[in-house]
Amino acid sequence: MAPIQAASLADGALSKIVEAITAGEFEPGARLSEVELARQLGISRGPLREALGRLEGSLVEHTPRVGFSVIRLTEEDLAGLLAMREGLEGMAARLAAERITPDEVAALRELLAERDTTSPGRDGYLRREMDDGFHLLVQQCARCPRIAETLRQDVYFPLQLYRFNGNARRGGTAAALQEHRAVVDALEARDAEGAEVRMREHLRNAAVCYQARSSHGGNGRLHTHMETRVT
Amino acid sequence: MAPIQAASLADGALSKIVEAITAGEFEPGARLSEVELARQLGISRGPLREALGRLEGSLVEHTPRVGFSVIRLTEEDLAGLLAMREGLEGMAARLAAERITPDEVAALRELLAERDTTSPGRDGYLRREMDDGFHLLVQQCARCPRIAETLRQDVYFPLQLYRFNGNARRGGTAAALQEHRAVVDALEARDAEGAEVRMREHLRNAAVCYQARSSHGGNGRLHTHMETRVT
DNA sequence: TTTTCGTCAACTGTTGACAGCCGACATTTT
DNA sequence: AAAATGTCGGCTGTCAACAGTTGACGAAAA
Repeated sequence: MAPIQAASLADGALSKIVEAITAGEFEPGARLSEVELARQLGISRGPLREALGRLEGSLVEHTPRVGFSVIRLTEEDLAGLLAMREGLEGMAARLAAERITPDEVAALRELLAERDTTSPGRDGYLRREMDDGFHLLVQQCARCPRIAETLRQDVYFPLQLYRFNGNARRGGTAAALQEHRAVVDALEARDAEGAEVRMREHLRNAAVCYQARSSHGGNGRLHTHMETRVT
Repeated sequence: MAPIQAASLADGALSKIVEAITAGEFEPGARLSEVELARQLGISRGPLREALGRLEGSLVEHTPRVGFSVIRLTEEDLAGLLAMREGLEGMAARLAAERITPDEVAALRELLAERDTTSPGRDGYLRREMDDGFHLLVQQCARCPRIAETLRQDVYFPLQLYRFNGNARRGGTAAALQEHRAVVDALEARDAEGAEVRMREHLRNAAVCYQARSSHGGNGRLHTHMETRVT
């Protein structure tokens, strides 16, 4: 039988906070009052502080004697995060090429086929979900939980706050799909070097999806009229 | 004037715990009693729990309803950490090549010269310090605090527990010095691709410095009679 | 002797409360 | 009127205590 593990209050609070922040309920820079959050979540300040502390550096920043607030990234921070992502996901693709199974290749192919058949008029959300699924699946093939966890916590979490739908170049979805296919081809051929190179190329091309909110009033949802670019 | 920042008790506890664990005062897998540690540090359990929680995943692991213990890495964990290091430090070297200043090149050259003139009979500790200095300096040139911080917290901390002095191949120090020089040459030439490739080669060669303690009684200090290999 | 069950100490998870500090508002001074 | 200062509410950092659970020890039964 599967051992039931009673999630601690801190764990529950953590997931709820992550959900709220990534959903955009708190703007970057917004103060997070401990007593207020504790009251809303129905728990004490102890577990809440533990949860907030675990999110420090990824979704939350902490100023001594002042408190927690939603993280605010500069243009340089964002560039650093994308560089980190390139290094880690590139390595994950390399490892995946060495360890992937035929079943996993088939699963990746299926994912790509699903997106291909999705009508282009659909909203970007579903496609984004599938895209995240692609990257997560590649990481799973790498058999390196540590890299996957670091990517999730330290890279994806903060990046989600600065992701916008618009894309700077036309034909973004088609290009992304093409790049994904190139990665899968390399993975299937067990070409470690090729998989890493292709994944990194793809990530550099997809970097335009992320842009720091301008500090002078911009809401970050820029170019919403443009074609959706999928990472 | 420099603003005096009264480090919180949690921060102080964190640094002390890191120091104690990396110094080898606690074996991997050793239980860390909250009340005992709090008593030794002269603080309450609250800040202590915060410090331990911040170290979870890097130096400490946590089992619900049981408590904290010093992390224990499997052979696979270790390989994953080294892969992560290769990806991140490779990217750091690439960024450093694009952003390094002549002063920083000179500082790196000086570091290498210091090591070269150090008598080979000296104990490995000083050389190790200088070597860490080399890698840290390269990361500093990358102007990406996030990558450096992730390396420090999530990679170097756990790796320090499984570092041993011995080296599997002869002439380790000379080879490492040669590899370091190749990295600096590429950095000076602003050759981003070359810097990343050389750094990754070096890290793969230096991976033999880390080895999981065997679960059946090995003390981890293997091959102490062999020549010291510097990363 | 081996297995099973009951008891208990010790520990963790959580809570509520206290003390110190920070920022804001009102007041006073120039 | 503008700047400096005193006061106060609110918040964070920390602590001690309570409740629930775990694991082990010892006793009883097969």
